[in-house]
Amino acid sequence: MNAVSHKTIREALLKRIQSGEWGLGDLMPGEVDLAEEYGCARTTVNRALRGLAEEGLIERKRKGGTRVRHLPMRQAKFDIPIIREQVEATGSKYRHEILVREERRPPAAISTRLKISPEDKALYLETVHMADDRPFAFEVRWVNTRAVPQIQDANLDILSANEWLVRTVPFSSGDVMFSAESATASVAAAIGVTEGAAVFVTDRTTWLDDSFITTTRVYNLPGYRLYSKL
Amino acid sequence: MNAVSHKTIREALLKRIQSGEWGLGDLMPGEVDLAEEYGCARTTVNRALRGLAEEGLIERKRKGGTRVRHLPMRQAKFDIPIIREQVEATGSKYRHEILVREERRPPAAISTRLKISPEDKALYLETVHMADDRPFAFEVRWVNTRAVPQIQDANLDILSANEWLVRTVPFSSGDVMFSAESATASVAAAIGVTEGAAVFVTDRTTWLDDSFITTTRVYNLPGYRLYSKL
DNA sequence: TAGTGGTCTAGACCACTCA
DNA sequence: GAGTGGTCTAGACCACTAT
Repeated sequence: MNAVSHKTIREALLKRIQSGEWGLGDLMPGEVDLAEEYGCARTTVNRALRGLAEEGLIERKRKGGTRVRHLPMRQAKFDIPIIREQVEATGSKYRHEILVREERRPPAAISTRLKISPEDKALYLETVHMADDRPFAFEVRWVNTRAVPQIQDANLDILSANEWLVRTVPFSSGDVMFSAESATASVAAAIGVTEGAAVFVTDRTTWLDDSFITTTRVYNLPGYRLYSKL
Repeated sequence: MNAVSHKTIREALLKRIQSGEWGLGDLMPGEVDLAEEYGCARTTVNRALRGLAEEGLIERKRKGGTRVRHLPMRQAKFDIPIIREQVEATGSKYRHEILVREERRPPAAISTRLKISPEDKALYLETVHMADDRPFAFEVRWVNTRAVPQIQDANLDILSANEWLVRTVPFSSGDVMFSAESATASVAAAIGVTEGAAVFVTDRTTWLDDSFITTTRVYNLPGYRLYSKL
């Protein structure tokens, strides 16, 4: 047959939406009609529409039909950066320095997040990441040693804890949070900024199935930016 | 037939990847083999694998086969918030106040971004967004009036500029950037924080085809967080 | 050149939800 | 109850690329 691509249909429909042919909230034709109009199988139209729906441009309901969204929910995708790659991408030489590494009883907020009992110890790490020997980011990390006991023997001077974990426990899930904070004295000292400077903070927690692996907080230098096209 | 769902297969494959059955960088079985193994059509396996590939967990190449990624490129998806919805989601009453609204010659950085000549004026807006009459965010916006002349007659007291634009030019593309900054005196005054406090800044630029519509910068209160599950 | 993923088709049945 | 999207199948051909 013709081989009408789902991409072609996607673009065609996008233009018709942008042109205002179907206004905000309006019902679009059904899959069968569109398939006939474009001379292709319904499956193909379905794939195109599914894509637009996943991007939040249209809304689909069984029996209700397909509608153009009132407020197109814009989503942004960000790559969660690995610090070494960030540094090396700028052409600088990466290095990290471990300031603190010890088994410690974590504060309540952390033991709750790692789902361990408040009496249990966990591995605590403070690391400075450097680009060409200048501080680039400061990282504070807790690792649940019950979930990853092997890390106690790992040499983290070569591979950072993050990279060691990614290699050892690759396919964990997790969450991430970004915020702005004023640098405390210790953070300021670690990355060489004045106390109170605005730093961009990334918090991440990862777990495998139901056992929590690690939670980490990275303080980025002022001027750090997270960018994405829509 | 059996009706084996692509979701089922997706989950099954995920578990096998997590279990280490196929190590990092290893070749996974081809679609035909998996289809036979799970007793379903190749199309179904394809859909499951395509999903995993889109999420960056596996890598697929024609003839090369499907491989487990070395460093699973983690991506986070964020919903770009509409301030009114953010406020109303907390149960507060939304209101906004326009501090400045005038045609102005923008600074070079802005005229470049809006792709207008430095002599041209553009609409400049300063808005405070309020939750229950307490400041929630401060917004500075430039609008390219050549691209959207109708905005000059719009009543932005009812609908904020953002919402007006979304309704008028709904399906534009754009980019977004997050950063941390210290509040300047004027920002501090607008949202009622002390000067120098760390604020979370969102910059957005949107355009339709090749004509730039607007660029906006939102200063959020300290404590603002951007959260996402991975 | 051969093997693998990418995609389209035509048809079918199911699941949800509106009237 | 009926209409719409959601998904699966079985088969086919194409496009890319490793060998």
